[in-house]
Amino acid sequence: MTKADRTRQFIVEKTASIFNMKGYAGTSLSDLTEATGLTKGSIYGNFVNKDEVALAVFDHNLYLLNKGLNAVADDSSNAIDKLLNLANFHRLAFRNTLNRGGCPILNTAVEADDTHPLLKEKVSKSIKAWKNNIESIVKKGILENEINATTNASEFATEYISLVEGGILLAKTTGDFSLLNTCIARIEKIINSELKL
Amino acid sequence: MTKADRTRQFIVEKTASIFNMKGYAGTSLSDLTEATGLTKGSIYGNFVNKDEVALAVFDHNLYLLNKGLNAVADDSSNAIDKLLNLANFHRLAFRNTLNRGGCPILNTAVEADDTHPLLKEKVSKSIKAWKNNIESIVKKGILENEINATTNASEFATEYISLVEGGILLAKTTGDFSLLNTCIARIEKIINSELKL
DNA sequence: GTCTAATTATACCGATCGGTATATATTTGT
DNA sequence: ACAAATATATACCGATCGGTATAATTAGAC
Repeated sequence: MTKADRTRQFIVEKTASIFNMKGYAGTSLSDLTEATGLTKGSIYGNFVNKDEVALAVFDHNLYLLNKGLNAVADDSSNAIDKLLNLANFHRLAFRNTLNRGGCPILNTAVEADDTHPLLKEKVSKSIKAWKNNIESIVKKGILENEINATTNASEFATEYISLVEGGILLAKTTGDFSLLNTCIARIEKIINSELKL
Repeated sequence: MTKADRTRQFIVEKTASIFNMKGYAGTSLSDLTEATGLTKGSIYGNFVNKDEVALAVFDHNLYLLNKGLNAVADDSSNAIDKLLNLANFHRLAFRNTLNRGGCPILNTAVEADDTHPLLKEKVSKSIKAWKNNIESIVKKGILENEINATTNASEFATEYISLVEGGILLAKTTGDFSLLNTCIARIEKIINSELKL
């Protein structure tokens, strides 16, 4: 790992929450120099432009999110438990990321969709990967006779993600954490009353 | 209605979709002059600053949304029909607002929460009003023996909004309209299997 | 430890940002 | 039709924007 690699990583880590809070258009280069203590020359020596920092930051934020999710998933023995634990994880994750701008997928999706094609593509792929992950857990559960075979995995995954992101939106905007709890509870209810055998 | 009032309205209408697409930080004064054909002097003669335009634009976008929702609600005879028609409305509204940046509540909530206190307050109030509206329909339905009395109106309203906004997010970002349909279908399922007597 | 190559800091660029003072043009009441 | 009030356009402000050429520094191979 060369010095430049370390600096690159340093810049990404120090600015990740700023991009996530202020948005990509709202974050300026002076925000970056201020947060890192570095100068413009140093930043442009490691990234070709602000856009490349933004893309690297999104990857980093996504990596952090997935690291947490994977740890929870690995800690679960069967499909139903895995789904319940993943759903519950978002309650904790919400509190932990509140002062870092909240869910990067939600934030990036909303900002980028009409303004930033590359970022939109990245977030679109990450949502599809998330959906695929939930789907494959359900399908594996069906194959192993843990989950109701009539379950539509794609539809469940869609509702799951929608309730998570919608719940985060409501809780963050109104300041009422219980709104996210209600949404996660609905996911749990679907799992227990429709997926579970 | 004075000339200034008309110009004010003209500016708001012409720039509403721009603010909704590019965000409040991402929309510049030259965007406003370009969209309206007016000059900076004219805009600043009717608004004290860019912020005031942004706030007026949010009010306008919200007004348009509520106009559509109210028309649907007024066209329904009972509580169950009203809830079903309102849920279904978002399928059409999504298509209609796609080229105008999508749901202004979602967009504004995400951008404003860490950057713009006044706008955050406005969007927070509008979400609470939306939630109250759904809640009161449910409560009225319970009183009139149309809806299951064990229904938790607040929780239902939370899940309803979460599924609508989450569905819009998924559909807009991935380009797959069916994801919104799936979320609305879940709302309909909850209404038919839990609220309906 | 030295020399070279990679990295970071300095100083600057033109363009654009939001905003304003003032001049010009247009309403509007009479 | 005309004057007073209102509304719009012009021209400009300092600050900041993203970005770059180049100088100073530092890291790493030998």
